[in-house]
Amino acid sequence: MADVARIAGVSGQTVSRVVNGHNNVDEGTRSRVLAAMRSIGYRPNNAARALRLGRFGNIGVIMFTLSSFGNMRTLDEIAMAASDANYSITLIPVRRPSQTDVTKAFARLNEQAVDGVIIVIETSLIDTAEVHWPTGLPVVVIDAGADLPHPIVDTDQAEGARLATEHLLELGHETVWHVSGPANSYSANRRRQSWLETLQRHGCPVPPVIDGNWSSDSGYQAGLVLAHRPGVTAVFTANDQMALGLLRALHEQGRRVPGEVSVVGFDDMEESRNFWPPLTTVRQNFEGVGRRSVDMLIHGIRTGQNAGPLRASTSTPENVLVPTHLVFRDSSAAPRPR
Amino acid sequence: MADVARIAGVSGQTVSRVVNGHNNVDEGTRSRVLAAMRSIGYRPNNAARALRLGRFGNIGVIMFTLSSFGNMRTLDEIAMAASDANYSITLIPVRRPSQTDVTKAFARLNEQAVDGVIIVIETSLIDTAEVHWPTGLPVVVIDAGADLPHPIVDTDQAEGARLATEHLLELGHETVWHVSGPANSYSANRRRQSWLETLQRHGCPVPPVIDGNWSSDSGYQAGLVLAHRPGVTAVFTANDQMALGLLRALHEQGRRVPGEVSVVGFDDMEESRNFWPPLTTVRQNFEGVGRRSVDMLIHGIRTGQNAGPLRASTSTPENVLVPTHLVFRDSSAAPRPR
DNA sequence: ACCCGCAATGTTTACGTCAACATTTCGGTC
DNA sequence: GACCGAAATGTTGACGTAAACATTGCGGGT
Repeated sequence: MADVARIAGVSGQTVSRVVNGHNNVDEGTRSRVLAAMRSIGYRPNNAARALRLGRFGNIGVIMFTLSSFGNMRTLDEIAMAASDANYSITLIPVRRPSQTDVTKAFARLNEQAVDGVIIVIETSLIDTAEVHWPTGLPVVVIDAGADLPHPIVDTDQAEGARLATEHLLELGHETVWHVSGPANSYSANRRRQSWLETLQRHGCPVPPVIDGNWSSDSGYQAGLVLAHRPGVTAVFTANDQMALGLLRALHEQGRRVPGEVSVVGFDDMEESRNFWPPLTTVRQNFEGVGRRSVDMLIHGIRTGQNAGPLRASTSTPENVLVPTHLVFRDSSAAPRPR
Repeated sequence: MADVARIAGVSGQTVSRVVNGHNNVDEGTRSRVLAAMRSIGYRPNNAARALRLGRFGNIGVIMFTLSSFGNMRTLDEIAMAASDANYSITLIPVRRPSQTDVTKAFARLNEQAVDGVIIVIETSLIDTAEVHWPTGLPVVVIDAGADLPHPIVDTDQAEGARLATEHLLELGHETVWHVSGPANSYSANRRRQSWLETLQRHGCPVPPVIDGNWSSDSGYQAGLVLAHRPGVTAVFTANDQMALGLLRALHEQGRRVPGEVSVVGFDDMEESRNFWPPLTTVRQNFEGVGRRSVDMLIHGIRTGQNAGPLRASTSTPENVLVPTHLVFRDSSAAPRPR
């Protein structure tokens, strides 16, 4: 900056004013400064700026590897929303859902230049005893149960699972089978529980849960189990990827979908409408989740929430549930006479 | 830090030594300092550190929205590799593939606290005249043509397309149809060109290209076009998502796969093996691409490559092509007698 | 002619950290 | 007991920026 100032024949402060777009700079001076900047390829030093301003304009995101469709969409929307608010995103990946990896990620987070944090990992893996929660930073959690001293933004998992289950029941099925997500996932548990409650509320028999792990492979395995099980006419899978695998298994075993078995997924990934058959599914509003979480975090940053060391947020965090809706497609098209 | 020093009864420098794990600190002092740090929830100020050290430990990644499977996998691996090398990742999203959005992203990049940059967008969209390339920063480009003054890391697109095409020809098909990616994509063009050259080399007729845009929807549209076209017995789609849509269209139109039509994709996304039928495809080594690009970038950072303002790298950049291989599955299982 | 007020610009200083150098402490050696 | 060397710790200053305050210059009102 000093070089720029010298070349343009002004003080450093004036350069600073030009860089930051202050308007009380003479037009001639401004262009002289801009020319000087270009001539030496000046880049403002963000570290010095952050040091001076006391903020980084940066949000940290802790997230599992992006292999899951939902995580990816969420990250994408967070990045967009943050970018719109003039924040950048620092991604802190967690390789495996192990306690040590999560602990490591939090440690790394603590030495990052971030103004706030969005956490998108299964909170069941966060051993509060072991993990160093970032101190003095606002935090927003996505996809989590309650009882955290931080605001939570999440899809309304329970509503979605209910919509899926009731949709299948309304088609006339006796009951609905469920292929669940992994046991350590909050959203998987929430969907499973809501499916179960919905069946009970409608007085339907509750079949055993088939355990999956989000992957299409696990859906395929579940499909092999269910294909020849008597009475399996409707299956709700906890995400679309498992539905894909399930569909393959059913095709392979010669079961017609939706003729003999109706299938409903969860997520509405872009591909779902081109599954064979196109998949009825619960559409998550990823954009809504991403945007709301960034909004809440930035609000926390602005109001200095959680800014003091070790002081929990004073008021109960206001949590947000983002609604879902059912997208009806061929995989559950054939009504069954009751 | 001053507070910690006061509480622990030491100087700030000693606190710094403890924080940075220097070993010439008395054990008792160290624990006293650590206790003081915990007691007030001290976080080192990364901005000040970066200012002092002259580096940020941070890599910027410019990338289109993550909706494409390949981008997501690449980002994931970049994040992992960077994390292993003790760098964090700042994600700069580009909403749409428009010149203005790209220009904006580069502008944003220029005010980021990054030591280097990895660019993962279609370089055809980078209007060199308009965009401000980051000055004085090492840059690595993924998925690009040549003639950039930066190292390039990429999947060997040509080899992959050749493998796919030759595989289909070896099955006895007269020729191979192609559903391509969008025209502004380097990798799409590379794959299309290699498909064409392979057909020519084998003396096969070259059918017209069906234009797609990576999305499964465009694959579906292509499938509707191809389903009843005479002579269509083998299709190579430029990615797996389009193959999914193509499969749906073929099923819908009553064409058997692989009985009547063989299909091969590109990417090998995790779901491909659970398509119906499971998809023969070209597996990209995303981990390799991510890791190599981060390696090269960090090397550039260490050696101060491109560090001077406006000075292009002196030597020709060493580009890297990461090999692919064909994953054989049912969608191209049925050999056709020649 | 004088003064006021405002716009443009300059000067000073502090942000938090760590390298470099300076100082202290202490066990061991002759 | 004087001295040495190494380990532990302290002191100083600089990194690049922008807020706060200071100064300059100039047009317009009286």
